[in-house]
Amino acid sequence: MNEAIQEVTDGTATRLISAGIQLFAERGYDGTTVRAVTRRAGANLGAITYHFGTKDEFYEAVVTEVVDPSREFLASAVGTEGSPLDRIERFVRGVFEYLRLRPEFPRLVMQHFAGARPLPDAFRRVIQANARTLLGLIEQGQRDGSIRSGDPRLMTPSIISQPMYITLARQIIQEGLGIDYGDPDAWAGLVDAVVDFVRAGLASQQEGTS
Amino acid sequence: MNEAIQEVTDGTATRLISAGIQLFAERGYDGTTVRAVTRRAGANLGAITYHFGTKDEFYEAVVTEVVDPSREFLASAVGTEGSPLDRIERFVRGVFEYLRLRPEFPRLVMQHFAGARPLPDAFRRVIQANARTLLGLIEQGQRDGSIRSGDPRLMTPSIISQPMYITLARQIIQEGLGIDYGDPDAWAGLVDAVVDFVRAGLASQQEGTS
DNA sequence: AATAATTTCATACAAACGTAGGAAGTCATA
DNA sequence: TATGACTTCCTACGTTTGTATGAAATTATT
Repeated sequence: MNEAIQEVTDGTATRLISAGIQLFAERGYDGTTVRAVTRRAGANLGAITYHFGTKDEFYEAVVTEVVDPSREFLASAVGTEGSPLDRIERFVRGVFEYLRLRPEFPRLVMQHFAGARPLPDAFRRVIQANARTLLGLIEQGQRDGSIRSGDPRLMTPSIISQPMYITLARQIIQEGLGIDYGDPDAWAGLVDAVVDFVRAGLASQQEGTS
Repeated sequence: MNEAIQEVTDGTATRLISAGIQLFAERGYDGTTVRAVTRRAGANLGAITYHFGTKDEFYEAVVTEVVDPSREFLASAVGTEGSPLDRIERFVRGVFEYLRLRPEFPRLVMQHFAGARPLPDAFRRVIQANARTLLGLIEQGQRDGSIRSGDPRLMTPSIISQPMYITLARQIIQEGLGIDYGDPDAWAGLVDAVVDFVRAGLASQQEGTS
């Protein structure tokens, strides 16, 4: 069977990847056993060895599956039209939306940030590509006067940190602040609040925040 | 020997805690073995069982040691004098400073956020206490007109997220943006940038950002 | 229908894991 | 110095880990 086709069928390899995405995100690399993955995928213990070789190679495949779609998603969210601040707003909303659809993404990334395990290149590429996008938009806004002065390199982490952290800290934010992420209105309010904060944090004095 | 005194001597138990802080932060709970901890502490394999009982109980002791000093540290950083925005600035700088001194703190917290392992109560208490501090300052600033309108509960995550994420994402920020955290000037610039961003994000229109 | 390629399955193995238990050692109190 | 409490050390145990192997089953090709 052709390997490229196999990827999109829901054969054993695909079911293994799905199970791996869930389990690695929930329990981390060391907390996830090949036995747990194969069991959840309804496959035999030897399935990972056969289809992917080692646990490490399997993990790489899982990461690729999680990371790959994000670039196109965010690029189309940002678009090419509109003012820099508007496009930054769409960037922030796009990140929130992607993380909502794929909550495993920030979990896997943060497992690498938190631990010492090196970040896979797939993650590195996506994160840096998005940082550059943001950087370009900030510089553009500074040129046209809509964004306040300041080193744009130092502004991008402030922006990216918010959707990442807020998505991850879901549980404690729910408990501590009484915000129900499950409620669409509450979620929209949270996203809007971040957008407002980012716009206010970037805008030059004469500009409004919305 | 009295247990309360034992805590502050650099006996075996203390060396085990120090080794545990490092290793749990670097490798996570599952990635850290009692053999690795006892080896790094220069202790015998049985030392954890003897002093703490199980690996889980030992982990709780490690977390307590990391979390405990943070409350006092931050409370004194915020102080009781000054305008709400000034105290929020000192809060942000205090968080950055604590995370710089104890990089294990955000790592351990994020390992829980990222994974499914429940957050120890010690962490929960500290995080919620700080969120309430911030909440109170924002409300105060809204009352005296120095902080813009908006739900203050939704503003606190935007603030806390920045030092947490930026501390953790150190490596990729260094690579991607060419900022050397080791250079004191670069570090100070990064902290100042976040402070500027937070002040700008919170301030009401008529107020300046610094 | 027969052969070849692919995939699944059961089983095995060495290594590493957390924990237990008793012997050996150390230390303070008398 | 002798007694008792505390701490360290060594060894061992039952599990669980990732991976390998070869037979069975399935699927594709001729």
